[in-house]
Amino acid sequence: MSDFHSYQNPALTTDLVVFGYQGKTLSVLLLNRKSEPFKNGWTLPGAFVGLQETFSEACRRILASKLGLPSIYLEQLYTFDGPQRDPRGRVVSVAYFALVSQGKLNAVAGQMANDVRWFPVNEIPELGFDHRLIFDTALERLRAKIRYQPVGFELLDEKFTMPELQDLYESILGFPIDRRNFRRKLLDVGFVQPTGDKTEGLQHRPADYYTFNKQLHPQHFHLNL
Amino acid sequence: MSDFHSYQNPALTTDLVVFGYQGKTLSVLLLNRKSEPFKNGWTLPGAFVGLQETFSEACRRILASKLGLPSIYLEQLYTFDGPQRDPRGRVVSVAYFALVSQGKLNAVAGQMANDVRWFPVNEIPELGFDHRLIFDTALERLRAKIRYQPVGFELLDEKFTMPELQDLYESILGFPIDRRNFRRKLLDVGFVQPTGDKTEGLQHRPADYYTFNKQLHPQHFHLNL
DNA sequence: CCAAAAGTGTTTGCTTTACACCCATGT
DNA sequence: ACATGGGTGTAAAGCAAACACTTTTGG
Repeated sequence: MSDFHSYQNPALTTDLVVFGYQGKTLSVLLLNRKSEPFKNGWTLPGAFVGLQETFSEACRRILASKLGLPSIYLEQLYTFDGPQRDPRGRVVSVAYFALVSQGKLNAVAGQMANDVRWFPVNEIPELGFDHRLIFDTALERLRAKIRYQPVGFELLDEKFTMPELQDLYESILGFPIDRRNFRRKLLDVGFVQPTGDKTEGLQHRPADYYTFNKQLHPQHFHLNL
Repeated sequence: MSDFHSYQNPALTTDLVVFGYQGKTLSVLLLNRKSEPFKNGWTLPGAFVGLQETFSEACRRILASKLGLPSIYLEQLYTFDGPQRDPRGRVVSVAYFALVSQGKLNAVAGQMANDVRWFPVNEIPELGFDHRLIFDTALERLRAKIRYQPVGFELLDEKFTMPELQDLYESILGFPIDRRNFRRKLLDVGFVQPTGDKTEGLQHRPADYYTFNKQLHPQHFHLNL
């Protein structure tokens, strides 16, 4: 990383937009930088990618080291190659976005590196490089994608209730949805299946648990919410 | 390109999937290679990208040299980084897809390099590298995109008739559409505007000409065809 | 028995689909 | 006048949206 400009090809990095959903809030993982450029500022987690590594492998490596989470949902987002995006020189970033569920997150809570923090998507601080653009692109993609692919489940536990799922959809999409219509639509499409058990210990009527139907063809189906 | 492996970063290329629509057929531009690897085989046009150039600039350069077409619709598709995708070593390709209209194509017909040819999308020969995968990805993207963004117009002339537009949609989507419903939907959404003039010299009733409504917000709107 | 949140059906309006006849032009 | 392909409206069905009351639990 020192003799940056001696390479004949642009340097390659990957940057990660990791979304998590906790306490009815959609959040993103940010990294507090310890070195220049943008020292002490916030950026997306990322890393240089070497000759022997694919971008998704590099992402897994970052996820494992920062979160102890090697296996979560990961998808290529876009490649950013503005010539001025990195003050050190020409760096091309292949950005990915990842979704992490509450359950997986709790299971490894202690392993999270202490220079990373979750920020609600409405309270993102100023970001270094072009990471604000990358973040915006990722959020837009997530919002579009949740309408026609079952990615919401990646942000919840294996078992979840309809109100939980609906809260998630509402916080991602940003508008309220009718409870009865929401439930009917998801069941009609075959997204979810009842497990048979219910919540317990709450001071009100228990909610039925559902799971995501993994038999479903991974095709597009519009939810029209 | 000779001391390929001496770089410390993977080499970067861009590959282009250029779609054209001629004679009611959607076609793709392929290049007949004059050198190894895949000598005399067909591939997508592409080029190495240097330190001083962005990917989209490299695409424009290829489009200009192969087609004499510097300004056509261009969009980043996906980044392909399989470690074995190029037999020469580690090469990462940021693929783009482009759409070229009949009119622009005719205007520069003579300038097309003689090692490139149009192939109907149903008659693609075997392709070198991972270009079959890139092509499939591009066609899938175009099919999805035409349903909610006005990209079809990029493949037609400035002025076009409803039957022309419908033929285009049918050849991209691969199924027939009701003539009356198609017309009504496009007019309702505000995609197109009548110009007032009509076709001439045909042996049947003239068709009204329309243009794409460029005032339309570039947002998503589902056509639900 | 009260508070809190979850479960459940029906009606209305809108969007989508299906469908057939007349019209303008050139020969 | 005929052959060719383009233009137009309506009715039926399916889908989405709006809406309120009953149920289960814990305190």
